[in-house]
Amino acid sequence: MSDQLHPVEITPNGQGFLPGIAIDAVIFGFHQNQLKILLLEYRNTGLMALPGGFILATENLNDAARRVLSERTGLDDIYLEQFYVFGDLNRADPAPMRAIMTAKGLIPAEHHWLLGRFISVGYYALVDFTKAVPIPDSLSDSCGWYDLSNLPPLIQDHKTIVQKALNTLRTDLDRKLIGFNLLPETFTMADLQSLYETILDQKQHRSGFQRKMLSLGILERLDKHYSGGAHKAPYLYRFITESQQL
Amino acid sequence: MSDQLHPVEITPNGQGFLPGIAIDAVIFGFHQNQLKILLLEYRNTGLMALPGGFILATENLNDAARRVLSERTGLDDIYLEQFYVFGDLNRADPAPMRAIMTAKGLIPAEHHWLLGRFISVGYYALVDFTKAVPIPDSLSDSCGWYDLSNLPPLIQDHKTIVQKALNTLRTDLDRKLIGFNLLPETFTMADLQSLYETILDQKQHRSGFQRKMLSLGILERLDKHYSGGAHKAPYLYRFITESQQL
DNA sequence: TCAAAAGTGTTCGTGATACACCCATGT
DNA sequence: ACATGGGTGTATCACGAACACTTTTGA
Repeated sequence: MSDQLHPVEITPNGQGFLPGIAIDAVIFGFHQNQLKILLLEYRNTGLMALPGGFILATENLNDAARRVLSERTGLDDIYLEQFYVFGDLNRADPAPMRAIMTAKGLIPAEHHWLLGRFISVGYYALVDFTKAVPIPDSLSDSCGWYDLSNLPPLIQDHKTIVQKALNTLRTDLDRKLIGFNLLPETFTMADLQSLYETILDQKQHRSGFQRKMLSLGILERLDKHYSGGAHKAPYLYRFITESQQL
Repeated sequence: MSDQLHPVEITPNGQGFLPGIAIDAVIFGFHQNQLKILLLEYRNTGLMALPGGFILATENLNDAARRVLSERTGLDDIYLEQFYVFGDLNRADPAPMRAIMTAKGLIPAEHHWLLGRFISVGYYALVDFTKAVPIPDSLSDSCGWYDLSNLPPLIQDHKTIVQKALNTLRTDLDRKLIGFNLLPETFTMADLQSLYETILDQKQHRSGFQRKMLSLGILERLDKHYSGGAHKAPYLYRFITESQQL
């Protein structure tokens, strides 16, 4: 497990990390019928970027991704998936990082390790918006949720990375039954449908959607949820995890 | 495009390559109703491994993979797909590489760059068996096809890599219509069905399979193929590529 | 009692499955 | 002619889409 009490700090010369390899994380959350991702902001530069990190020489690649996730959200046991490796030459643009370091009061050497070429392994993660607590990293000043439909400009090729992550999420959504990772413990069928509609960006047929989900046999129906609305109260559902199915 | 006249040679100290990153390629072929992959053999060691390579500092990651493919098969324009990054600590086992280098007459230094930890980007490729010409790399003595159903022991975690590649191929097969890359220019419906049955490891229903394939609208029917068998001659088909569909 | 939302029933069309039948071909 | 493999027609079934109807709730 990752050690949140002692988050991994970036070293001045990159010692302790694998050289030339990085991780970029597209962390999805869902709130108020909007799909959101976590972004870092670098003060005085106006630059925004995906959360990321480097791999310790003593660390598995996937564990490094889990550590980054944990450090940015405070959550463990997050749904996490590799989706692509970004390794084009033209993605190496030292200008943003130089600006960030300068704004931080650091004077970057011409060939500082953070300014060189990086191969970046893209991960996407699905988290419960209500539980995640965004935490900036040591180079950034804020970490927060941004609507996927209204993203600010991002540094380097991070826009491309987000797009590819979203595409992967869309194709994985039905096949892997992962949507539930984006919802709280209990939710209504309307919540679930809204989530699917938002991710896939297309309306689902209400009755068909309900039947399809229930026919999967992975939802447990709980008590009704009285919202105070002038209408029939919906059931709450809970996702049956594999450990519960035993 | 990759330059086959001057294949990239491994440098003594790894100069010119990105450190700590490698490519492993699972190159699929199909012949005589068998799914095969390309393997390298290192003489005097009995060790066998997947084709692989390193990324030039001046080269895109995907181009490096295409270069490896081209160097091992003599083919360009190969169907190629990233499928996973292998980055566990325990995959670093210097023993096989040390044995290979020793057998080659090289005396590997204790911390030779080839013996350290590598993050490996897994690619799978689909090639026309009848066109590929297996070519060993500078460290190996032979390069050839091996039945997937009867693989020899492989070094390190290469068995795992093959398994993951096959799983990815299976899930991608229908979704991306990539099976045709494994067949010659023209083929019979029986050939195609045999390919699908071999990859998916399950029988397909003859008439249903034919209708499904034809309904995709991506097959062009050509002349009949007289095999000399005492039965009706099957049609030959050709896959309609996107450029032809315009 | 009414409107809005939730749950369920019913019909319809599509596509896969399974089976049957006919066609072509060389022995 | 006939055995063998190839192509196509047809009945059946499962499943999703679309629509309708009923139920529940608070104003």
